[in-house]
Parts: sequence; C-alpha cells; structure tokens
Amino acid sequence: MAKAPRNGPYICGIDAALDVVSGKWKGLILWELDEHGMRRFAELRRGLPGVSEKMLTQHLRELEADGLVHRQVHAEVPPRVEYSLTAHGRTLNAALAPLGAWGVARIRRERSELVEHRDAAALPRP
Amino acid sequence: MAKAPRNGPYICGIDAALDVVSGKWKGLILWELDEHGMRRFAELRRGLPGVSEKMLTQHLRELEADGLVHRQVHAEVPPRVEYSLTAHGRTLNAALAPLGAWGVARIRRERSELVEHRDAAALPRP
DNA sequence: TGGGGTACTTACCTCTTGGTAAGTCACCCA
DNA sequence: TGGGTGACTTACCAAGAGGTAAGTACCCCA
Repeated sequence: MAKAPRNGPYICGIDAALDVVSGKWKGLILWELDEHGMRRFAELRRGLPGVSEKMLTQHLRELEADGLVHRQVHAEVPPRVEYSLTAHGRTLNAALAPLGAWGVARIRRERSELVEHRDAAALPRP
Repeated sequence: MAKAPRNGPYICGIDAALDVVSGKWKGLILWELDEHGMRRFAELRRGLPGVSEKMLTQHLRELEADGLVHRQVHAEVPPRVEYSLTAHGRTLNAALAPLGAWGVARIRRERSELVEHRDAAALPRP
C-alpha cells in the first residue's frame, strides 16, 4: 500500500506531479522505460545500479496504480513480466524532459565550479 | 546541515533536478516566489497553509545553498528579510512549468474519474 | 545433486523527514 | 509591565522511506 491515499488534495500542479515522481528510483524507472520502450524486471534491476528488489517492485506497483506504467504478465515458466509506459506515462516523461535538461545543465555548472576550486587550490601559495 | 553532501553523483538530469526540488514545500516556495517576485518570511508562511516555521527556514536555507533563492537582510528593527528567485531559480521554475501543467491535467482527470464513480454509485440498484 | 535464473514477498531495522512546542532578542505600543 | 511583531533556533518525537537478508516456487543445465 506504500502511500495509500495518494496525498491529496493538492495545492497546485507541481505538488501533484511531484507526488507521483518522488521516490528514490521513480525518475530513473521512467527514464529507463522511455529509453527502451519495454523492459523486464531483471533488466530494470540491472539498469538501475543499487536498487533493491523490494524497492523496484514497490515503485513499479505505485507507478502502475498511478496509471503511468503498464504491467504485462506472460503465463510462462520461468515467468516473464514486461513493463512499459502507458500514454499518461509518456506525457509525464515529456513534461519531465525540460526538468531533466535543467538538471544536466546544473550538473555541468557544479562540475565546472569544482574544477575552478581545484585549480584555485592548486595555485602556488604566495 | 539537513542534507549536507547533496547526494551526488547523479545518474541523470532528472535525478539532479529532483534532488533540489524534493522536500514537502520546495515546489510551493518556488511557485510563491515566482508569483510575487519578492516575499518576506511571514508572507511566505501565510502563503503556504500548514508549513511550520522550522521547515520554512530549513527549505529556504537549502534553496539558498543551491543558488536558487536570494536572501536579503535589512538591518532594521524589527528585522526584515526578503526572499526572491535568482536567475537559476527562474530557469528552474521555467523547467518546472510543463510538469505543473501535467499535474493540473492529472488532478482534473482524477476528479472526473471520481465524479464518474460517484455517478455510477448513485445509479438505482437493479 | 547442486547451482543458477525469474519475479517476486516478508520480516526486521535504521536513518531521514517533518511536526510540535518552546525559547531568543530587540524593539514598539498601551 | 506586559503583550505583540519579526525571523528565526533548538530539543524532542513520530511516521515512513528505504536497505538487508532470507524465503518461495518452478524450471533448466551440468
């Protein structure tokens, strides 16, 4: 149940969107599914270095409950389960794109600041 | 210290952006500052129904440390402190805008589903 | 017979997030 | 003299997010 009643009512849209996206691996899962279109459980696990099986299933269930991810079970042995984005999931990812670009720019900015500091520290002492 | 080393390294941009935005009131604070341009501490507190003073100061400090919010102290009595967005804060808000729109659409969708369910429940039993 | 793969579930534990309540310091007003 | 304002800080506490480790059920391969 994890986060059962889906914290509402929301004050604004950001609020509502952050609610479904917040969770340590949710953004990465969405990104991974967007990149590959369709992924099996173990593929996702391998694609997200450090995720535990518990959190992966939990987040996938929440994303499914929120109508962002589609879960298709094939009645085979060994079992095969395929995850993909729903139409709503794809619109969410599209809305997330500018944020991702901002994040990339921020990482670049931070890294260049680090380099400046390192260079400053490397200067000979007067 | 709150979240001291700013969880890096990031796997992708979404990751980095969500890191600075996640926090119960961060999105609302950003939105409030974007709407009004400049706000005093008590104005923000009144604008965010339910926020505690502790969380408001903590979030504002983190946003300031992340270079998103500018904090101007006027040496007066009683003290006056004004918060506003930096250039980076404004670009973040711009990147957040599509997500906000998505959230609004989602709220509308959920509400209409609720109405359908209510109407279905209100049908006369056969 | 034992090891590995698939997709999970369950129990337990810890660390973080956020809430409550109170204290602070300087001033102004009644 | 006491209360109110402004912008905080501090101590304590509860809920929950997320990690670890083990168990499940079935099959294939060496």
